Amino acid sequence: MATIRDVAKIAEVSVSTVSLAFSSPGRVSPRTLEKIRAAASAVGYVADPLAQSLARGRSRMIGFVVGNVGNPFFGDIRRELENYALEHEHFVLITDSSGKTDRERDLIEHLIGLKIAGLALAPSSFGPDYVKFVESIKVPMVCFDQKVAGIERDFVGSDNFLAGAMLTEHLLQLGHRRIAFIAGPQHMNTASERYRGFVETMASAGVEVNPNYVVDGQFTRSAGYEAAMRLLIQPDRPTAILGANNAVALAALQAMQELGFSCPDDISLAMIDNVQWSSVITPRITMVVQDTLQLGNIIARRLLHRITDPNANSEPPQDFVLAPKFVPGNSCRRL
Amino acid sequence: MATIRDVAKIAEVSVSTVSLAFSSPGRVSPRTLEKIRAAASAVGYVADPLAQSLARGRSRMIGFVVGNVGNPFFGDIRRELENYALEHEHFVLITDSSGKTDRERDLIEHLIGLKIAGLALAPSSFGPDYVKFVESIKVPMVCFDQKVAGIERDFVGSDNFLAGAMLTEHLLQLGHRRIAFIAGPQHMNTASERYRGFVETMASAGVEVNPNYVVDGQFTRSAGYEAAMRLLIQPDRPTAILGANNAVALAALQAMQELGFSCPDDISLAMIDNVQWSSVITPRITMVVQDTLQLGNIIARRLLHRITDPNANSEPPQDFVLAPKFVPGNSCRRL
DNA sequence: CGACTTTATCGAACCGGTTCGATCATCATC
DNA sequence: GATGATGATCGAACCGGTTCGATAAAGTCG
Repeated sequence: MATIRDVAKIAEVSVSTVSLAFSSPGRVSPRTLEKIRAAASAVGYVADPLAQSLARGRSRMIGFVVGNVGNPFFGDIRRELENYALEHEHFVLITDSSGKTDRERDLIEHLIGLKIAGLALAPSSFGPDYVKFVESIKVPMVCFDQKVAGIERDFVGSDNFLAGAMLTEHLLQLGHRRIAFIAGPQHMNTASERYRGFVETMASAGVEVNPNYVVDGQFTRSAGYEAAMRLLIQPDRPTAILGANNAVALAALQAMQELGFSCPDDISLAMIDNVQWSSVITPRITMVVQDTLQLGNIIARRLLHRITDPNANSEPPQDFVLAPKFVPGNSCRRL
Repeated sequence: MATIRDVAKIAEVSVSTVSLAFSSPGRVSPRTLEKIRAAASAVGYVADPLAQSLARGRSRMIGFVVGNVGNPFFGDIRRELENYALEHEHFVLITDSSGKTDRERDLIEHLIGLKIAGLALAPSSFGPDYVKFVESIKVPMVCFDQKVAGIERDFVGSDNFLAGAMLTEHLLQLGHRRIAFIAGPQHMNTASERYRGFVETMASAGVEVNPNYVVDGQFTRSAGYEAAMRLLIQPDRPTAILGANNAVALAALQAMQELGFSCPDDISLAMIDNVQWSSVITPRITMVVQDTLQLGNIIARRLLHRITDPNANSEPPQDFVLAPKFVPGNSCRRL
């Protein structure tokens, strides 16, 4: 590998001039610039990014930290970020915490050790310790998906209250009154907001929520399955189930199928969030989806703004909340 | 941030001794070792990985390059690799080429610039130029999924011929003769092997393959949909469709549903590779799945062996080919 | 006790860049 | 023609580590 000193020797200039020629070509005379460029391409010189990062104290890499890169929701966001970053000569390092807070912390510290230029984080936890940790990160960053109380950073996400409310309203319109809700972990903002959307919409309509109809699905497939089973074995079954996310809703569908219930004839189902291949799942589930492309785009723009604009770090953190979209399926029947 | 010189000053030793104390503690006297450790923890010293990589010429990071990190197949492999790497104090950098060869090349060069210790690559292309590029990579590496002719590296993958043959045999056993095949891009080894498995099994059974029944689905959802449509509008329809991967098979299912065909009553369907939420797709599709956990495990072990064992690079490249597993569903009907 | 090996530690060079202040030639201004 | 501003280039210090050869002290052996 050719180094900057090789180039300097060939071009008969000093090392610092070569460095200057690449970082700000305007400050070098046209003649020497030409000599340096010729020398560089002659030996195939490319600056070592590691050495650059060390000397500059920062790299052109962006950290992307989520709990599950396999989740298509994060996948769309990642793709948007990657494309936008690439256009601005940045490079995205993807990492996966598997939802484990300890590992997330390790990953972030590792990335910071790599002197990343910025960080896009889908927070995996909450609470004072966690907030303190995130607040201690001094790299430009944007949080997304999960709004965590106490973290004073840019945030990009969807209106989860609205998501819950929209589907509840839809079911009410169809004549349902015995509506069950498979909730997520209430310490997560997305989960609690969706639940709040459900509860308040029910209340506005003057419909009482049967406490037996609210079960905890933990946003996971296995817990969702158990929760759905508990709903379905009740003698006084709900006429509709609202899943707080895709995993619990599909788990509920599986449970229905296994018990021999038909959806939507016996029980209606609606869910928040999309899922891959939703179009081949029978019935097509009525859902409210997030605008992942738009979310990804905003995250990317905001993060690169913070990275590239020198006086951006004096700008106060800002929240960007997008409205979700209703996508009708045929999993909800009119009563 | 505390540097190694701070620690040296506090412990009243030279910088080189501090470095030695961390890299090979046995070569430092117990007394000084203790002093150095105390000083280090007093100022919270952690070695800068960037500086280490620069000086050593290599880091403790492993590059993971695939065409779609959202694909659960790659997700399982990634998770296995991450866990195993972490146990050996290595750190996985995930990158996504979106299947684009140019971007893959950029990513790999970037990673090499970062002086990665090793590379796990799911090749996205083929042909002389591509082979030459991959062969030029001098970092320890393991290829997986796609076997590319000419690349002399460790390879880990599944027996794709067998996968195609198993499902074909299954359909033949059920009495099907008019079996259609939605193929993948034939330049990909996985696709051509699966196709070969189909063709040769048909031949062995003495059943002729109707040329109209072999269509190209490109392993993608959209091409698969079109291909399936071409199959389904033929007056002389097949009685069974075999999808060379999950995307084309599910696209075929969608096409069937849209045209009003019932699966398996009108047409049977089988596919290679699993898909998330396959259990809630109606009907449950009969499939042959790869042992992703085992694949990931082998990739991880092999790569870390090549990284850590100093005389591993003299070992010749080796192929690891696993048998896939048959998972019956209810998408194939007996004729 | 002298010769030889071993052990602990150190200084300096190095990895491959960036950056800042200094230098010097050139040119405009009065 | 002295003064000052401007522009191009350079040397040296620096980023934060690793590594190797040198050195001095301690241990081994006949």
